[in-house]
Amino acid sequence: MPIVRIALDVPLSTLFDYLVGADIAVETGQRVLVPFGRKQLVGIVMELSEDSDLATDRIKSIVRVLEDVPPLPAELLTLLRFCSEYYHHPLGMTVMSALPARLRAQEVVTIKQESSYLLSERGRMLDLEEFPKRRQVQRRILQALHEGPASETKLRVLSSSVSANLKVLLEEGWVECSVVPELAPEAHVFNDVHVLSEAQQRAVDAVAAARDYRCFLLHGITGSGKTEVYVHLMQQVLHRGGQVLLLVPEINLTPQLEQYFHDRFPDTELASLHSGLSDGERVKKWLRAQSGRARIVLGTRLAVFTPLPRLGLILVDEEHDASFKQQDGLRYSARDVAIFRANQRGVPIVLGSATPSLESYHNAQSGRYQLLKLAQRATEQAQLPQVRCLNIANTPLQDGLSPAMLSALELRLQRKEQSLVFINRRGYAPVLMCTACGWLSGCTKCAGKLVLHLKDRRLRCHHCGHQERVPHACPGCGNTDLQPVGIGTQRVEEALRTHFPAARILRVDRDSTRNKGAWSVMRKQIHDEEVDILVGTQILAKGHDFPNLTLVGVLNPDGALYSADFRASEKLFAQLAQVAGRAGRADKPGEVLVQTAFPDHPLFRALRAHDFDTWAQILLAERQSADFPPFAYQVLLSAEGRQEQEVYTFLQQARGQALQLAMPVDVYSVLPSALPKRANHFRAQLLVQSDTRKALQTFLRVWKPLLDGLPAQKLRWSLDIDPLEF
DNA sequence: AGCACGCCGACT
DNA sequence: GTCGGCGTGCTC
Repeated sequence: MPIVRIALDVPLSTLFDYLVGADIAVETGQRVLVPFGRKQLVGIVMELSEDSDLATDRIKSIVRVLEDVPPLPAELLTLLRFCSEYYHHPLGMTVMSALPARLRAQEVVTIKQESSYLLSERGRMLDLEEFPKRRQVQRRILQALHEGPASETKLRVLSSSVSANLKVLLEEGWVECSVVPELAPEAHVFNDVHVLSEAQQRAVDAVAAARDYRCFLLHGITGSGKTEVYVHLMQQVLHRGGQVLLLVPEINLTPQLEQYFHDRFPDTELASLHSGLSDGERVKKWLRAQSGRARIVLGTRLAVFTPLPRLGLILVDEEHDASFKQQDGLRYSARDVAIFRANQRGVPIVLGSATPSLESYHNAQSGRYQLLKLAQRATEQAQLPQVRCLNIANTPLQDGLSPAMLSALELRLQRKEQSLVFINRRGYAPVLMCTACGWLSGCTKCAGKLVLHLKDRRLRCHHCGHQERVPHACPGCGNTDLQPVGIGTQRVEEALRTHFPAARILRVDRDSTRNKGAWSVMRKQIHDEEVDILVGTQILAKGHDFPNLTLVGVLNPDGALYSADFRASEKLFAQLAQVAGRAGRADKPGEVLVQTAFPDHPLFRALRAHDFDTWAQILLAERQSADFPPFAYQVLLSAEGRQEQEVYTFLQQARGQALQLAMPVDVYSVLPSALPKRANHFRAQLLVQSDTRKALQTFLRVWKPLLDGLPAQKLRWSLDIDPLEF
């Protein structure tokens, strides 16, 4: 009796057996509609079987097979199975969460054949000089179509408003539409515009020589030309007929990268899978990748699950970036899954970074990964910025700014160069304090403090979104003298405006870039040199180069030096190195000024010397002596609930079970989370670690079922394997 | 997760 | 006498 075993999006670790009529052909990887409880669900066929452990009368029949899209390849199902086991997340949920929304929905997926556009008779007769100059996008479209027919997808690179402009051109009869599909070119034009440096060429050759799985760590300082190495590696894979997967962090950098690769490989189909995509576009690109037509797949972490039948190379850019780790649901690390995938497929993978994660760095040192170094800036004679520390231990600050910082800013204003003031805290001040009784503005729902936002005179919680009006008097003692304590971007912006009334100052943080498109408008303003001083958070650290930016000022990074989070200083170095990389490109030398009370801290010594290696050695030694990752493997059990007692009882029981197992793991004590209360929920956690991945996994396979059996009605708990945040 | 069934309190 | 609270248990 033919049985299919189906993955469904329900929080149960099992697959579900269904009967399938002998006349229906079913394959693994297909989408099926099945009855489940009293409703119907879409699932994926994971296995075919001849029998079931269940009594025959309890097995229902599938409703139908959805044959709208080709089945998922077995290789992807294996990858998802691995993720489910490694991250201890229910298989059905793992499978379904990796799919584009359209493939999870019950509706039949219809991909309309993309029509291609070509010039009409009228369009061909047109002399472009006579076409209105102001209709720029339309002019560009006409120009592109002059070269031959093109699909809307291909035209989209010209502008974000291509659809609307195409419509106008169609209506006015310049352009017509044809359903004849464009031919997918097999020949790949490669615009080889840069000569590689010796180090770049060595890196390219090393990866190109790898014929099966090999993990490379490409350690290249900012501006050393990592992207150019990627391009040349891509070229080789494309030339052999392969597909390339490029994973990038969760930042709005994808459009620029997409354009870059499009310029270099103008005939090659590229599918970019970023967060701004509609469901329809996403599934379309996914299917283009699955069919092998999209040869370059560029995307954020979820793109690691894209089916790629011709996969020949995986690239992970900025591999140290924490956004590769999903923080809820299936808590996977896209970088680690990518490594598994490269191994599974037998293809090389390149992890690129200027400041590699200690995990990857350690693996490169031990020889598990092959280290490729780009130690020089590639472009022209561009030199590294000079990094200096401003010792503020005994310096009075004015709204967080030291006199030396202010005069450095003054100097740039005189020279008509741009400056960036970096401070990792948005709002006006991180807390409001009563001068009489010491009352602090705390969030009623969280353990955190309410941040003062002066612009709209509100106190905001950055953890739960709660906000209230700024009180006129202290709620504790009635005193009306409430003082902002500490500094945020708004306060620095205000102080700079007072100090430099003539300067054009732009604040760039989550608050000022909230509106769609705001950040790209700002980016343009900066590029067009309509801004003198930029004030902002880490959003400014990543991203585009601003050629006229010659000064980066870092305001108060010291908090991370002695933080409870053992990764805080690793993150700080990466962040400062990244933001320092913004200063001085091309012909103008850059300067980085860091205000700190601890200028002799090894982090700043290394930063000044542009010496990541020494810094990494220091951190690795610390981690080794403290028995922290990468010398230990961790799992974090977190729980949260309205009743504090229940949260702790659950975790204590979980701890008891873990200890009773007496396995080779270290079980720590139950501790409050970094934020012990959020949105009225108490949060606590239990850390378990082991010297080997294997021992930790063996432990988890026994412990997880015990956790599932613990009473936990009113609380939510989760396991985070290889956690990054606590 | 849903969505049932199931057994005790205040209501037309 | 019912409507409804959310505790417990199941879903192939």
